[in-house]
Parts: sequence; C-alpha cells; structure tokens
Amino acid sequence: MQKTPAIEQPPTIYDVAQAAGVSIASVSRVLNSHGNPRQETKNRVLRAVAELGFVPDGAARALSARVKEIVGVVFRHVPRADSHEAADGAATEEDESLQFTDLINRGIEVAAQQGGFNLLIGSVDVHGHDARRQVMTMARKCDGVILHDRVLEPEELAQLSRQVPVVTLAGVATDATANVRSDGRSGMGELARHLIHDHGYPTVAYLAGHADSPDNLARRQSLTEETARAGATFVDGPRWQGNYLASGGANAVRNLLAENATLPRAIACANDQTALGVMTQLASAGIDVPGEIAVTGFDDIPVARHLRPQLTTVRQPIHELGAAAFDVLRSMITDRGQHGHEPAERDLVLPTVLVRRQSCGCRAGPETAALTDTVTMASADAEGGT
Amino acid sequence: MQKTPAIEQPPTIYDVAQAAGVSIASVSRVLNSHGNPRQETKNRVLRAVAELGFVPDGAARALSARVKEIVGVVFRHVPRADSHEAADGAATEEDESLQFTDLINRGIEVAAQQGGFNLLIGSVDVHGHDARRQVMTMARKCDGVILHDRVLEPEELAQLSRQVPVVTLAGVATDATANVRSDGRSGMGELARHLIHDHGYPTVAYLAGHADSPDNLARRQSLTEETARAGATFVDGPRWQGNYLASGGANAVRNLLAENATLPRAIACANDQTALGVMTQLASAGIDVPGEIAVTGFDDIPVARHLRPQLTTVRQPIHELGAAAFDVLRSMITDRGQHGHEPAERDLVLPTVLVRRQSCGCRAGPETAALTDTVTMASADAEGGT
DNA sequence: CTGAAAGCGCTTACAG
DNA sequence: CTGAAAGCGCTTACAG
Repeated sequence: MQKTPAIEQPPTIYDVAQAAGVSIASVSRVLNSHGNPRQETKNRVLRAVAELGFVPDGAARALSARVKEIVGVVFRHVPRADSHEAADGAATEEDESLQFTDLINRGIEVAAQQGGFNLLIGSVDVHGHDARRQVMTMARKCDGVILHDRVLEPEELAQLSRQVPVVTLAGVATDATANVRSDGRSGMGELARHLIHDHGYPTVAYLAGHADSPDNLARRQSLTEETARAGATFVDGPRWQGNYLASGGANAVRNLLAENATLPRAIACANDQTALGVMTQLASAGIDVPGEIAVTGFDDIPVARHLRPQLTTVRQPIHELGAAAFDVLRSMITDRGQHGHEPAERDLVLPTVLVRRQSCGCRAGPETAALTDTVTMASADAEGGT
Repeated sequence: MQKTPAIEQPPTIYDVAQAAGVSIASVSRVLNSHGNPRQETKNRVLRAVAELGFVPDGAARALSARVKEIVGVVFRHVPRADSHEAADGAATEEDESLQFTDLINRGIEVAAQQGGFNLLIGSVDVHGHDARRQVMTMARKCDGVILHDRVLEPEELAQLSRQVPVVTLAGVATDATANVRSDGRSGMGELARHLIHDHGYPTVAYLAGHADSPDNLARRQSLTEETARAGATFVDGPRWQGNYLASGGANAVRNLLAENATLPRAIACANDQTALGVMTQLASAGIDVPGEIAVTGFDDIPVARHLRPQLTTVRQPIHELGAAAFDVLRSMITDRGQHGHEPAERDLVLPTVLVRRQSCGCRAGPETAALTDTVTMASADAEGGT
C-alpha cells in the first residue's frame, strides 16, 4: 500500500523573482548573462535559484527564445518480428544491433552536448507509410534534423528541408540539404589492391549492402574498378546481395553453399556486420578463414578486432562523422533564414583507412595482436606497416 | 557560389485558421479530436493543413498542453581520450561501444514511439562534477527521465525525482523513483550450476563489473553462493576487477598472465563485453577456450553468438527492459501529482535465461550452430534443450 | 458547434 | 540597471 510521493510543480521564474525581490526580467538576465545586472542583483537571484532549485522550463524557453537546443536524429528501424523473448531460443534474424548507427549517434551526441544541444532520437519503420509524419513531428521538436541513410524519399526530404535545416548521412547533398559521408572509394580501392597484389587472390566477390545506398554503390564500384585494373575476377550478382546485417551475410553464404557454388578466394563485405555473418557461416561449414577464403569488412566497429580471425576492414571515422554532421547542422541552424548567406560545406567527405588484421590473410602481429593493427592512410602512397 | 535556399518560417495555426476561414480554436479542435466539429469544419481545416504542410510547433504545444511527449534517457559516458583518429592505429581503450546500453535505448525508443513519445538522449561524464546540472537541464525538456546505472548520486537522484518522474535501470527503487532490472541472481545461479555440475569445473572466477553496480553485486553473490554450495572453489579479488568493458577483461587477464598466476578452470564474466576482452586476450596468449579455460558472459548481446567459440552467456531481455522502463515511466507521468494514487510496480524485475553455447565447453550444435542455441528458462525446472 | 480570450513560462525590446 | 509589457504558438475553459 505504498504511496507515490507527489511530484511538486517545479518552481517558475516568478517564484524565483519573488524570492529574490526582483522582476522576472532581472532573473532572466542574470541567468542568461544579458545586460549588466548589479552584483547585488546577481547575488539575490543566484541565491534564490539555488534555494528553489530552479531550472527553466525547456518548452517555455524554446518558445520565446525561438531555439530549442535540440537536434533530431532519425534512423531506419528494422522491425522486430514481435516474437517476445523468442522462447525457442532462435533469435529472430531481425534482432540485430545496428552498431554503426549507434556509434554515429554517439558521435553526434558528444558534439551536441558540447554545443549545448541534446539529441532527440527517433526511428522510422521500413514499411513507413507514415514515416514522413513521424519525422515531421519530430522535426517540430527540434532546431534541425540529421537523417541516416534511407529514411525519407527524395520528395519527402525536399519538403522537410523547406521547414527545417537537414543534414543527411551517407546520402547525397541537395539544394537544401547538406550531407556528410566518408570516402568509401579510396578505402575500398586500397583494400582491393591489398587483396589482389599483396595476397595475390585471383577472385574477389562483393557481398553487397542495400542496393539503393550510395555508400554501397561507391564501395562496389571501387572494387569493380580495381579488380578489373588488376586483371582479377570480380564476382557479384543477385546471390551476393546482403542487407548490411549479419543475417544478410550469413544467408547469402548459406545459400551459396547449399547450391554448391564455387566460392571466390576472397569476399569483401559491404560492412563489418555482414562480414560477421559471413565468417560465422563459413566457420560452421568448416571452411577456414583466411586459409581457404579471405573475408573483409568495412567500418571497423569495435568488435571487428575481437573476432577470430580478427577482421581486416576499412575504418570509417565513425565518431567524427557524427560530430561533423552535428557541426554542419549547427551552422545551418545559426544561419537559417539568412538568404544568400554563404553556406558551409554542403558535401563533407571524411577519409577512410585500411586496417589490416588477419581475416585477409595477413599474419597475426608479433605480440598482443589486438593492439597492433597495421593501419595505412588511404591517401598515403607509402606502404606503411611494421 | 551556391547559395543556401532560406528556410521558410513554418506555417502557424493562425495561417491554417486563416486559410480555412475558421478560428484557431477550431483548428486545434479538429487536429486534436476535441469536441465534435462539424464535418464541414473538419474538411476545411484538414485541407488547409495539408496545403500548408502544417505541423504544430512542439514547444508551443508542450507549453500549453503541459506535456512534451518526450522522455529523457541518460547514460554514463566513457570519456574519449581525445586522440583524434588515433593515427597510430592503436585504438584508445576507452573507445568501446556500450552495446548493452544502446540496445536498451532501442527498446525504450520502440516503446516510446508507440506511445507517441520521442527520446531525448544525453550522456554524462564520469568526472561529472556538473552531471546534476546536465541532467536537470535535460529533465526540463522532458516529461520524465530514465537513468542508466550510476548516473547520479543518491542525493542528486532524490532531488531530481522531486521535480520529475524518474525510473532507474539496474539500480534500486526508492521512495520517489521506480526501478527496472533483470533477475541476475537466478541466471547466474543456473550458469554456476552448469559450470560446476555439468562440466565439473573445480574452480570458477568472477571477473567483475563496476564495484558499485547492484547488478554486479547480485551476480557475484549468486556465483559465490553456488560455488560454495557445490564445494567448488570461488576465485575473485582485486585482480579480478573489471569495468564492464572489453578492455577491462583484457587487462585483467593480461596482468594475471604477466605475473604467472594460476588461472581457474572457468571464468564467469560480469558481462559479454568483458568476456570478449578475456577471450581475445586468452587467444593471443595461446590458451584454448574452452579446452583449457572456459569463459562465459552475461547479457547476450548480438555479437555473443558470433564469437569463436560462441559465447555461453546469461540472456537478459534487453529490449523488454527498455520497454518496461518506458511503460513504468509513462504511468508515473500520467499519475503525476496525484497524491496517494496507487503506484505502478516500483521495482520491476524481469527473468534471465542461460544460453549454452560453446565457450563453456558444451559441444557445437549439430547444424548451423548460430541458430540452435540451447536455452533454458532460468525459472524452469525441466532440463530442456535438444 | 464555434470564437474570443486567457494562460502556459519564458525572453526581449522599450521606457524609465 | 531595472521593471512592465508584449509576444512566442499553441490548448482549453467560457460564453454564445
């Protein structure tokens, strides 16, 4: 029969003003460092604020200051097959973590916090017939929005960007929206050369991500070009279609194996999660990685180095991508409405780096392998490495 | 010399009213389904809304309706050692993903979205001398707050909870705050019995999480009891102190190995990330898991099944924990201010489940191991499994 | 059923 | 330097 203690109405600026014996205008001024309040006034206000534990209401502040100090982040949500706690133990295939997305969001959050902003997070369903409304509603709670890959159709995006500043991630910049991405081509090119020249693999397959993702296309394209240039055989096609999830990679390999297809010497995956699924599937089929088939990823999420063998991959500056997205958005927010104002960079691209570990066929480092990745700057011409 | 198209001021309710030829009150009514507007009125309003692309401003709505439809989520943030892009390739140890936290947040988000709420996310620094202010500021942008483990000191928590509904995660319920956690004791007990009875391991160590985390204490306690009861040797102590991160597990093992300590036959880790670090470190020392040393985790994050060997662990209903936290919070929000109202459950505890995979010494499943975990309900007495 | 008006809790010109 | 007042964009009694 325990009772909940009622929550008191938080104090308002009027309470503070009264306690301090000044006007609400003065309270507002000392709290926001506007004008030059007398020291005496400051003291009285600050004391009252401390005593009452006053913190201004966000909505009221936002309404009158016309700034919410909130940025929205929207990502695409893989629907759960609503099998509560999958009692049979077989995890639903959709029940995956989108680590890359979460890590980017961390990057955004850190930058935002530094800038005095908070993050409003929302995900939209793939079958999002009302994705637009969801995003719109969110947008009206924010000063600007960052959109992950494939959240909105181009027309929806255009409409949204008419009302609020928008930055897309791994998309393409438009008239009204900025975009932040990483230079997948250079990293993938470097990876391809490594596989073909350094390891001498004759055939390389690309286990793709979402077909409509610009990142995916750039990576494939780069791989295609490099293999062609080197005279190696490039393998892809409908059987090699993944979905950026471990299950996508696992399924593709399982099917390939089931139909007794001849597998290539190396499989370059669209991202690390896909590589994870591929490696798991190959292992349970008794195929040695990298001995029989080399496998590589893309992203360099934290678990990559903890896989066995450790995953060779192309590192994206994940944290920095998020931070950059926030910075760009923030400048758009600041400049908003200022016609003809010189815009910030509209298509920011960050460099990627090849990280050679073991799954490509490189030998393990001499000591604690986990701490001695061999990294080469994608743009450097030196061969690098220990 | 490209110019940014200026962002138009989004239309207000006045614009809609004018376009529809009605009062703003009527617009509000049809949009919120209050009263019984005539069909004619509805039509005119809806048409105007569609034409103008009107979506109500969140701040204004919040201020007057006294509901923001936002819940805050705060977690503790491991500070980055600000080494931008760690050019030497050695990832900073702190640069870890807190997958468990992110997954819980996903669970919260899904439930919140269903309830028409959005998530406001913020992290506080470990050295958070101003953690309180950060959280307070966030709280004033929300209708209620969910706090992950170890975000606020008890007094700070008490103060916060006086102004806004608060739910803690993996903490303890207080007079004014509710708590959601999982039943770590039962899952860990089951795990201990499995290691000792089924596998016959004589010595089991506990590689701990944060010393001040209730979850950590419950898990250790349960392990201690079970080993004592079975006459096995329990190993712990300062050398076995981890921090819930892979680096914590790796460091502990590295130090133990460096001083030539005799390792126990089995290491039960406080969570999966710790187990990840432990397994990586053991592998690079050439120690076979589970042949020489068995290793287990806790949480069952998605990568657990992708490790080699696949990780035996105790599954927490991660998604459900998040969803439950939201549900509890939401009911507190609804009831707020209603003195003496019968409160919802104040300390919700969800069941855990042992997931037997390979790292404990169980053999791999007959087919695609990834899809055939052997799961036993923690509370069930049947032995279950195939 | 509908409109005019008050009010939500702040910030910010505008006078003094 | 400081206070009274207007206004941010909504929702909701209150009259009609």
